[in-house]
Amino acid sequence: MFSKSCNYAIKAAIFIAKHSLEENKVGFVDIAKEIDSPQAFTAKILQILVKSGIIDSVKGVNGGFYIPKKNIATTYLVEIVDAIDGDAVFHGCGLGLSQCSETHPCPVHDKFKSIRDELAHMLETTNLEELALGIKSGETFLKSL
Amino acid sequence: MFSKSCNYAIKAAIFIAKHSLEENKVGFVDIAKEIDSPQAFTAKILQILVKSGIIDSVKGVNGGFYIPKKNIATTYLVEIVDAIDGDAVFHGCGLGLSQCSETHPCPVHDKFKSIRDELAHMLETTNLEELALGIKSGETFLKSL
DNA sequence: TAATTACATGATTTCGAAAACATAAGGAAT
DNA sequence: ATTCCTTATGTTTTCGAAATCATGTAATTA
Repeated sequence: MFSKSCNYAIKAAIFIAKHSLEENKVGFVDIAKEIDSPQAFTAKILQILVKSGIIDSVKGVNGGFYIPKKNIATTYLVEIVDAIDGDAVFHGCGLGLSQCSETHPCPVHDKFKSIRDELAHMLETTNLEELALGIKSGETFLKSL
Repeated sequence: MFSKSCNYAIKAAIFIAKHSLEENKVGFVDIAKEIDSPQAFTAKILQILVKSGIIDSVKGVNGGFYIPKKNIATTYLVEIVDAIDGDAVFHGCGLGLSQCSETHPCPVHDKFKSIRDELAHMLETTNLEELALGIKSGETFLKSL
């Protein structure tokens, strides 16, 4: 569905959000450990999230990544997916045609439309706060056992 | 959503189905041309479809690939996806966790479930005949302009 | 202001899907 | 039977995402 980078990004954002709810910053080493991802690669993805304005960072001693508390509940998954993978998931053709539209549709164009719309709606309405609270309460997990 | 191989496989199957409706066989060169795919690579994908029992083949002069007419309307997309990409699309975790279940769910486990279910339902109920007829009538297309 | 901590970024390597290559094998037509 | 057409299959190469490596930059603290 999404690229590996995007999966890492979503998990990292949830983890950062969880700590930001408690006014704490987290370093990329801790993030990588918690979401089971390669450190150096994770650092790069975090940069993209910073440049996209999804998360903030502070250098130096006691620095780290965080999300301003007021933004946590208003940051939606769609922003992360769009920053990392672009909009191909939402607008790309289900069969990979470079040109696929209402006027020149692929055989499954209409069949995919409802599914893509539902996916888009889910990403547009799911915010980081609810996901972070799920982690915090122990209902959900960021890595395998 | 699907791998490139799977996209080729779906398009090839639709094209073959279209010709099989008219009792014609088609060669892999023609298939590759019609669906805008690399010839050699397409040939390999066709082998997988043959071994999976989705299409049949005849060697020699006037040979080619075809689908027995009675099977066209009862062959569903899910069979092709399963043969090429396996069941990861249906059962894999939306965030890439190797272990993700009701008892140890990722943060978006429930949110993805309904989408995956709808996708599965679509693939299980869409058959090659309707897609082939769409191509035949000129409503839909297998390649870009 | 020097030392330390942690983020930032460009270059390089790895790895697997995708694609291409080369050759074998089967079947129909004559 | 032999020729030729077409599918079948194993090997190799390409290419881009993923991952790593190496180095630079900023900010805090003492």
